Amino acid sequence: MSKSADVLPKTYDPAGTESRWQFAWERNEIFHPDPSNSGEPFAVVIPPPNVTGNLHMGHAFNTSLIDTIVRFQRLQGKNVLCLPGTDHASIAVQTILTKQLQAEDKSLEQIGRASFLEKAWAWKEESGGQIVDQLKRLGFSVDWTRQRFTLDDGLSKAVTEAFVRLYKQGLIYRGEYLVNWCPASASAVSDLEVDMKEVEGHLWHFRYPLVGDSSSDGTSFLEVATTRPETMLGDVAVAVNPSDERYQKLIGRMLSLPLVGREIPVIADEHVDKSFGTGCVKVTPAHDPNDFAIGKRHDLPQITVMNKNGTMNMNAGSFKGLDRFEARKAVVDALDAAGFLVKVESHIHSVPYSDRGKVPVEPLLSTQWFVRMEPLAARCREFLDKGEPRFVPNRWEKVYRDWLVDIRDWCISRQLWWGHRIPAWFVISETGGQITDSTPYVVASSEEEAFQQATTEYGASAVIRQDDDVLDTWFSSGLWPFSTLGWPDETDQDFACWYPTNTLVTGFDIIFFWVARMTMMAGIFTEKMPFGDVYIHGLVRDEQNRKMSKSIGNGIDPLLLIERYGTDALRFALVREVAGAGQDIRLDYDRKKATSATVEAARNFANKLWNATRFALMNLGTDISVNLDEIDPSKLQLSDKWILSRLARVNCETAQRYESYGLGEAAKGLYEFAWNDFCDWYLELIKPRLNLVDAPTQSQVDDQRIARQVLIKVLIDLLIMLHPLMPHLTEELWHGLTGSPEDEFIALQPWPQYKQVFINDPLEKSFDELIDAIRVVRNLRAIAGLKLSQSVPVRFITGRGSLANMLKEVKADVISLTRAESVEILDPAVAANKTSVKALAAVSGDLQVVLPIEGLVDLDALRGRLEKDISKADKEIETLTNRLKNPNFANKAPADVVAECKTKLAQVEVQAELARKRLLDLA
RNA sequence: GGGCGAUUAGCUCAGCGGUAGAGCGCCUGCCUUACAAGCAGGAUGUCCCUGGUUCGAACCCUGGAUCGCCCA
Repeated sequence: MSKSADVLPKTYDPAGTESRWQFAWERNEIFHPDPSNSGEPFAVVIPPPNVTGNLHMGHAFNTSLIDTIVRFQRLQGKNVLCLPGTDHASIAVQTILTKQLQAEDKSLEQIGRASFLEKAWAWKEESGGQIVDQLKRLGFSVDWTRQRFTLDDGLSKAVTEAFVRLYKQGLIYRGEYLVNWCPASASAVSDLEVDMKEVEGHLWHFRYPLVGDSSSDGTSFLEVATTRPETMLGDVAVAVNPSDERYQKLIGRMLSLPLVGREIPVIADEHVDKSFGTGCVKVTPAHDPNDFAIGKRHDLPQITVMNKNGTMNMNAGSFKGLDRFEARKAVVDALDAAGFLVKVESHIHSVPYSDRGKVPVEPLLSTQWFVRMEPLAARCREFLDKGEPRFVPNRWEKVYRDWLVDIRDWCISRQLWWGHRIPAWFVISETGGQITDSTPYVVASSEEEAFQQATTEYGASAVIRQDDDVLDTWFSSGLWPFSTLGWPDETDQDFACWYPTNTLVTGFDIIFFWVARMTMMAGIFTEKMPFGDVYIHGLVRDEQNRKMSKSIGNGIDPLLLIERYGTDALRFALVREVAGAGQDIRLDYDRKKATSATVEAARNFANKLWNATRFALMNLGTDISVNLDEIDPSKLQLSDKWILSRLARVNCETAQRYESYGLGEAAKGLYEFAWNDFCDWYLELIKPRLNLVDAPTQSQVDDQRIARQVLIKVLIDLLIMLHPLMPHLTEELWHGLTGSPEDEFIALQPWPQYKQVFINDPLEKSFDELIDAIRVVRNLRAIAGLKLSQSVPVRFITGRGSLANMLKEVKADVISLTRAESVEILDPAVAANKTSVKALAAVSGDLQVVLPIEGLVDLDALRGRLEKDISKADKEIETLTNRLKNPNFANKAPADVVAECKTKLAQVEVQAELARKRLLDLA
């Protein structure tokens, strides 16, 4: 024993313990596996947090789940790699730095790309490590020596390789399309980075006059309705539904576009909704996705009226230079003044917002790079048909599959500097030193290669310049499970050993962003799915069940909870809550006091374990081996056999639960076993055996040794089983108990294996009867208001031999747990003459419990208790009788259910009868 | 418009065909030499509504209500 109990304080203090073990684990590199190690490989890559990030509850939750899984697999003897890292977060970092520059009155253009990147890297080195330090505080058992960053050399090489290969296979193309333009970050963003928000806007109705004569019915204009008046400057047509009788005659006529004067046609398109507004829609192909499609179908021109910063351009005539929202007002005013405004209605509609920039995105025509998704998705669908990857819970598979159908191409270029610069070079010598839409380009892995290609194709005088844009951060994240293991070098030992990885653990909110991108990239580059299982968990919501978000400011800081309750408590609380399959969890939280009852309960559990260990240390001798095989099974007492049966059961259940992502159930099962079975019953039961009198007999000494051995065995196995959930506490207690040297760790112990045969159902059932008997006695004592120090005789009366024998065997246990003066077990026939009528008594099943202590008893309380018993029994008799009376039940229900029902009825009838008799006696 | 999830004790949630459970909170006693972050005892439910299947439904199926999420 390395510690004696008296040096253990009464309460567990997590802070010091946690940092000490985190340090020891890292210093000893125990989470740094070698590919040549023995043991089946098991690999998990973590979802790389954003390098600008701060630890939030989502990280804490995700980390707790991953770490529980990998620590369990390590206990199983696998060669576990858990690989950490961060992603470079193009837009977020660039936003931060741009703001810093603005504060210094500088612009990006002024300082230039090279100097900007220098600053960005400096910022990353200085502040980017924060999230990593915070992850360490969670006790995350990752291999920090293999930590990766999406912009580091290896991963950048992988990105270039991936881009070039996709391009060569025709899966990347460049072209002018309508993209989601985020004016705040002055960059294109992908469809996924756009959130639709319902906003209260207006529907403006305008008149567009017909050119030439009025129609035969006197129509001289068409009325169009729009939510975005400023785009009318770019209108190129007005569309109606071909089946709309109101406008049929006008199809093909020309209209004069107000304010602009351009003549635009009335066209027919089936996608126009006759019932919306007036049934006439203005068509602005350069500023609306639907209009873009109509424009394509009808071969209409595209007139862009906005600049990339969201201001109006020269095509907007006199509105040039106005911001898009100022322009809206100005256009409406101008139309109103000229008499074209018919009316304005309030209108709730969906507006696309930029996820990052938090401003409405502008659909804008622009030349970008795209990944052709359908061929990649098709491959994923094929894998999915074979069940790869496997989603847990299964319902997410459908979400994933649906997304892979009807998928749209992915815009991967970003007009930013921080990121992977697109490996494409324009041959600017072909277009007079300028980059235009017609400038040819080459795609290559390096500038040298690009130059070579360019000279081969365009002659020795070719001049090239690399595309300024960078790739979407998710492009590199999509390669994460294999780029981090050495890909494109497939001979890399890590890649050979650990790819494909086993499990991906992540939230449902990034199934499309990340999971699907990884499977697509892996499908084409490694021809395998990058992970076997995808374990999807929910979100941690706040105490009002709201999503935690920066903008609401309702985040609950995990570090605050760690400081207050300890890491293990937070981890345990989060995992324990997750039992439901991938459901969101709600964390209760008192914002004023910064307390959480849920986490506090987990902290109390940690303390309970601490004290159970403290108890063990106070009661263990020095010669204890943990080898149960040394024990003669015939020397085990009922309680020993019981706790070992329970241990074996919990051991099997827990392994199965950890294995199958039933982490919450594993946590709950261990909690109950540790607290209820082990602490409340077993420890209480062995106290007398551990605490010997002055001159113990040899058999008492032998028995003490058995109790000690079982105690330490159960406790150590319990700690190992709990280790994945509460790594620091269990490491500390395990060292305390075993006296293991500082460089040995519970984290690397073998998982205790119990065979099913240790589980003894009848014995556990029998023990439950003992527990029940003790509870009845305690309840009677409580009714009588007996003081703890008052010890009274206890009499059990039962006609069932097996029960009587068991009670006889555990007489000593009953005495110590009920403070009995003596315990008698009697047959009803014998008891009849012995029991005084006014004794304190209760009935439980076929057991009568009597405390023969006339005089001390509160008769009213006793009557109450008996009456309660009777009414409960009567109710049960009624249901059971009714059930048995039903002929269908007897005929159709399984025989054992019927038999059980009959036994039960007989039992309850006896109970009711006995209780009635008692009550009568009292009268 | 399409899809998914949730609805069980005051609160947070388990249970998913055989007599309703846990933690917190609540009530009553206890500073019982492991633990007051604890111990012992106790109270608490039209399992959202509606039909149906079944000998039997919180659980399976119809329909609906409410809340939430995703995709258009």
